[in-house]
Amino acid sequence: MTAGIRHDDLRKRNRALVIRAVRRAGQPSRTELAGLTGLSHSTISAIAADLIAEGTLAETKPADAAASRRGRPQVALALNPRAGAVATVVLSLGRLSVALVDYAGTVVAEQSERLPTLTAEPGALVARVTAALRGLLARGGGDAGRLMRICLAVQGITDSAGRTLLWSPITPHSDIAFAPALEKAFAVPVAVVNDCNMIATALTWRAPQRHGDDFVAVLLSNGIGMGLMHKGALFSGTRSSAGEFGHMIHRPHGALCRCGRRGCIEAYAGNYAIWRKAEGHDEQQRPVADIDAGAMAALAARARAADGPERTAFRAAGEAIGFGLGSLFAVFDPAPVVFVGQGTAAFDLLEPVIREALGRTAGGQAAGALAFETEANELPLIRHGCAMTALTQLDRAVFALGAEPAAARGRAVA
Amino acid sequence: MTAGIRHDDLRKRNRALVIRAVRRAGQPSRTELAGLTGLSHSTISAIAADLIAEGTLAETKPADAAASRRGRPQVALALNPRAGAVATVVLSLGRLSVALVDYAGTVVAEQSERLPTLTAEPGALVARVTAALRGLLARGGGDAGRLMRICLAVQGITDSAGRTLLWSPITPHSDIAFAPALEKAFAVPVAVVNDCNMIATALTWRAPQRHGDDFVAVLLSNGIGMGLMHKGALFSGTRSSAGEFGHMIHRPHGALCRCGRRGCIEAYAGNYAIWRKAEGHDEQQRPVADIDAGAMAALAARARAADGPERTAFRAAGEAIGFGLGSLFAVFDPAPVVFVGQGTAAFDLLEPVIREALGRTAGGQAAGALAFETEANELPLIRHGCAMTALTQLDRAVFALGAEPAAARGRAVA
DNA sequence: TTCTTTTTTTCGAGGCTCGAAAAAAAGGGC
DNA sequence: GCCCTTTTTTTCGAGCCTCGAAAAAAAGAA
Repeated sequence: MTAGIRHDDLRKRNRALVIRAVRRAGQPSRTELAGLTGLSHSTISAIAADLIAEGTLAETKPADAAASRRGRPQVALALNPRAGAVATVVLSLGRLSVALVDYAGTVVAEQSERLPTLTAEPGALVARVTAALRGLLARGGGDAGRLMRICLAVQGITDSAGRTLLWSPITPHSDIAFAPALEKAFAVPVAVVNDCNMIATALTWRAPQRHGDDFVAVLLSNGIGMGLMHKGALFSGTRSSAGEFGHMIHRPHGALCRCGRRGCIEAYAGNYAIWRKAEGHDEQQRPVADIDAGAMAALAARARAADGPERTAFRAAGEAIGFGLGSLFAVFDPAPVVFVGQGTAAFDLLEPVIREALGRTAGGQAAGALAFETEANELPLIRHGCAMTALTQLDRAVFALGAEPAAARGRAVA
Repeated sequence: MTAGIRHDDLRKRNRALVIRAVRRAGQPSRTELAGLTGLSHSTISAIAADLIAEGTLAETKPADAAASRRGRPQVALALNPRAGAVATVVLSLGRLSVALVDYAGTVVAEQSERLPTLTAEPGALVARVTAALRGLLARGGGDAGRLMRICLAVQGITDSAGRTLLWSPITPHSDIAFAPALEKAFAVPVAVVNDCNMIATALTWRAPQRHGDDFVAVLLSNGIGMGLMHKGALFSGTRSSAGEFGHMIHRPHGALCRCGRRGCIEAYAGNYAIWRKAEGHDEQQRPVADIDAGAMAALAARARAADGPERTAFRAAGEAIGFGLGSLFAVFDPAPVVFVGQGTAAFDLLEPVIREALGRTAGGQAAGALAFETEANELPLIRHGCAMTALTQLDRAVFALGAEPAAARGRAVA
């Protein structure tokens, strides 16, 4: 049963509303906030005064634009960058990228390094992440507030509570409990999330009006991932991050997938699958760990040049993605798709096939009109999504509450 | 931007909370309500007094159980059956069933009649529904409150606003705007909904603890439908009712489906598909409109008796459902499944194949442990789901608001 | 310098929920 | 039959919160 709304919840909710409006609008005045939130000027004034007194918001220089108007000039409000800081960790195949982001969302420091994820033991992975974060804090810690949240994104399946990496192609180990380990090291709540979910999150922040309340982000790389925005909220599974588009079944009993099963979409559309087919290997052959971008570019070039096995392989990939999207759209309704990652380099080869396949499905009636976009580099999106996930969590769980009981800090993520 | 919470919204929300708690609990006392809602006794007392004065709730005889306790006896509260009434309409292939349900959820009157949906013009369909409802009101209207909502369930795809039947196998016509037509005739808000969504809704009301916050209801009949409860809420598409499990792709370029496309799950698992394959017809043959239950029972009997084409057909059906659920679970995470409808008569033939196929998918790791249930008769569930949909809509949109402006009635469903 | 315009703050009114205490309505014991 | 105990329900005042109206503040315009 949903709990009743108590009187003091009212303030918390409206504080959260104001903080969220400031985060979205950038530098709104109190008058703008009243318009955005629907609250009265008096209420905004009171809440803003509290938030400023607590150090969550700060008044800034008059917004440069529209400076020459009559009347009392608006005072712009902004998030206080030093109210806190969050760290993002992006763990991908062979690479670890970390960043420190202040409360206003500005990246204060970042670094990236090679990390042999396929051979490292879980303890070593945690140790490397911990060391990288410590280095980051040492270098950038002075320029931001106290570290208050960590968000770690990784390819694969995480539990819905954001505690554990259940399975990932970047490591042979499963059930790696990153969150408890990092929480012990840094004494702040940690969230472990799926990389594609962060891509979708980042896209909504980057262009809310363009990527509306409903769209799909599909990551094309060695594996196939998906992040899904449904009715304005990030879609996730009941027990895990789910949204495993790459492991929907394209052909029952079909090609061998990296996950060990047969016929998954990824077993046709992942880089390893395109390479395997283009090279003429048996589709039951064990997938290779990674195909470098150069090799994929060479395949694509040959596919463009002549109608050989390479072109057939890319056609098979496009068909798997198209029919898969069709199945997805049968359940969710059609939505724009943003293709992200290295695989978009060959999107010219994939798109016609995807649209053709999609047109043969129930969900793809408007296949021709459906908007596709591409974006080659996923890392900045993942990092941005992590930062916004951690910051909005902070907004709700810490700064909306006001007078924070010290004990509430450093506890598990809600 | 979400609107700020105004002070008067507080009361509305808590009134809605109390009404909902009474609807779920049946005959709770004020003390129980305080526990269920988390509101204080004083608040419950005040809200209950208002609701009783308005005629929404009524005090009833002391709840029969636990009568012999010390202390002031609890006064049971219940929904006032005469506070209003809703009508349910279930339109299926060749049949129209209507019922009148009072505010407490008791069926006051019902009737069912044959209706040649495949040949009737849209106008005639609306006219027949209107006539049936008028007859119902004439017979049962005196025993319930004023008619305040109508909920019409039908196989097929409806728009997400619940205004229009976009496509349905029961009629060759598309885009039938039932809601505006019936709203004109009865001057009350009308919702047009998908039948399988109502099945899922009914199951949550019938056994909330058993069918938890996440389960799938799959309708096995001539077509294949699905209702999906995800994180405690009915899942629906962005533009339509969606959840079209039957039209996810099982085999690209595969068997001809009733929807005109190829390879849909339904084209293997629907009655017409099983019959077509068992009879040895080409899988590209145009599906027949309906197979009667007797013929399907005969097929099942032959399938059980010997390993012939009938058994192969049921195997193909089970495989389509199993792999389809696997794809679904890749996106939503695995959940218990309730199979409903005539097709459950042959569930003994389907289940082993479904589990085997599911075990070969990413979502089906726990395929052996996954709970399956069957329920042969879908009509009572659909009706129940419709009634609860209409009643809870009434709870929120009318009775939670209190002093209702007369103008607000008879308007479109939110 | 004074007027106009726009933003922000102040102030009292009205509502809502809550806790504590009182009232109500039984059963139990002598 | 009367008084005590127990449990439920109502009453009452306190404390917040939001709101609208009015006042104050801070500019440009005349």
